[in-house]
Amino acid sequence: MSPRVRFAPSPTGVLHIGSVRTALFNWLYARHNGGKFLLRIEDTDKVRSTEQNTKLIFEILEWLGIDWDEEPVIQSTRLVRHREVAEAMVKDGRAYRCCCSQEELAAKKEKALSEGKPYKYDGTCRDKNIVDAQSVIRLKSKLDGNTTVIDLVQGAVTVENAQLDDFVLLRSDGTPTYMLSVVVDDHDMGITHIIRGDDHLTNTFKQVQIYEACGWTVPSFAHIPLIYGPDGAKLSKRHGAASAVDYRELGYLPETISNYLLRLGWSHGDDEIISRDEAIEWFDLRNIGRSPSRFDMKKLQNLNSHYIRQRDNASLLSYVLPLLKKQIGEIEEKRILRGMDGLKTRAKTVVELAEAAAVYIAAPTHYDDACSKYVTDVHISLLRDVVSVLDQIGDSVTEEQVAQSIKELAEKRGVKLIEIAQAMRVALCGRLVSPSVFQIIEIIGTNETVSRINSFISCSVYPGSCS
RNA sequence: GUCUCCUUCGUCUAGGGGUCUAGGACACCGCCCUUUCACGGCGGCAACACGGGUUCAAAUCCCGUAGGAGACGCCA
Repeated sequence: MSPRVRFAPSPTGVLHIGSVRTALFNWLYARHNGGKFLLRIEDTDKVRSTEQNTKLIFEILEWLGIDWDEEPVIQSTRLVRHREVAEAMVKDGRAYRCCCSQEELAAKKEKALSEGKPYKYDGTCRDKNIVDAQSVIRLKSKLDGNTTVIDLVQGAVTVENAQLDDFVLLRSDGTPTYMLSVVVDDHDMGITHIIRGDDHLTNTFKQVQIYEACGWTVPSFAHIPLIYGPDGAKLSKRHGAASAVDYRELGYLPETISNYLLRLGWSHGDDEIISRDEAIEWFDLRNIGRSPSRFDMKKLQNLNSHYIRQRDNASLLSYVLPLLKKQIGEIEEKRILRGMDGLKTRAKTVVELAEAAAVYIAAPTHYDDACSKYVTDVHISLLRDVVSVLDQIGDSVTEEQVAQSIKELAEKRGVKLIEIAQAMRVALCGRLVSPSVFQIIEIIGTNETVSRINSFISCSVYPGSCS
């Protein structure tokens, strides 16, 4: 039978980057094995769930190229079914109604805590046969013996049933708890393999008891380790960015995110750059490591620069355009496209790419402090010579022609080329880092170059007066 | 506190008894290329948590210890 897996996020917060990895692993498992990848929105917490978060889940998955089969299941629409299963379990004697008040339970819990004992529901109502519809429904869990789960990632994990208590299946308001709803939905959706974060490992034992109480086939489990921040604690906002949406906004490409997330905690020999097709072909749960891994922003950046270099210029342009501060014309667009080869080897994110593309749009409006090193009388005088040289050649020149002329000038003036090039860079871009100045001139033309240099000279007589 | 899981360079990892004086990648440091910064090339630094076993032989198997994480809700 071909596997059916699911990704079941809850729209109570922004989509965590760790959840995205869970989604990716499920998706790869399905695609590798020719199975189905399903989606279920766990929105039973009506107070915290939002429409916006749900929308973003779909949006990010699409952005990453993680497509799903069948219509997504909205958990909140299945309330009646959840209730029905709980009632049936009561009828079968596998669960029971409990009328202990939350105050009573809180007091017992506090007492246990103060005595240093682990808290468990004590089963007060277990044999009472309560009929009150306002009561909760608890599972009559096993009191002795062990439950063993053969986890596809963690191996065999055994827990004594005595560790578990009669946990709640249905709340007093008639809504299901997470434990009940996941099991019922996974069963009804025909899920064969549950691949999820290992923070659910201990829940698994409770869920297995529900499966058994209902007489349903227990699916296979694979609990993948969580992602931590650089300090070893759970990855959160505190570390800069924890949401998938954040990474998109920071200028990371979808293929970077997929590749990075896949490689984090999973490996295929020494391979680092892994295409989508290779990932599908190679993916195997057995290669998932059992230890948690830390998120490394530097490695993510490195991968992103790789994928930026791999991208064709037109697609990069489409990423850059919306990031530019203002609307630009066709001429500027063409310039950026021509300059893209020079820009893309220097950018770690598409945000940086957009910033660097500014050279092709207009003269700088701001000059970095470090530029002052190249704003001396000597440099200004060199720039005047550059203007005279450029004035003698037409507007349309090649990179090589400009380079040749400037090299000759450097020789004539007896200075190193770098002195002239850096002064030109400052005048043209307002910064010390940019693509080749000669290439910039080829793209913007000598007329604009001369005009930028002249306006720079005229206001740089007193360095700093122009910023 | 109880239960469960984890532990190879700073980070991600390869490794499944001898081929390990432990390999790759990122980061870092040099050098080369070079108009800047990148890219690219070459080189360097750097790890089997600790203690006991088992074995002719252990990073690899077993048991402890320490450290880390997760779960213990009428949240998901």
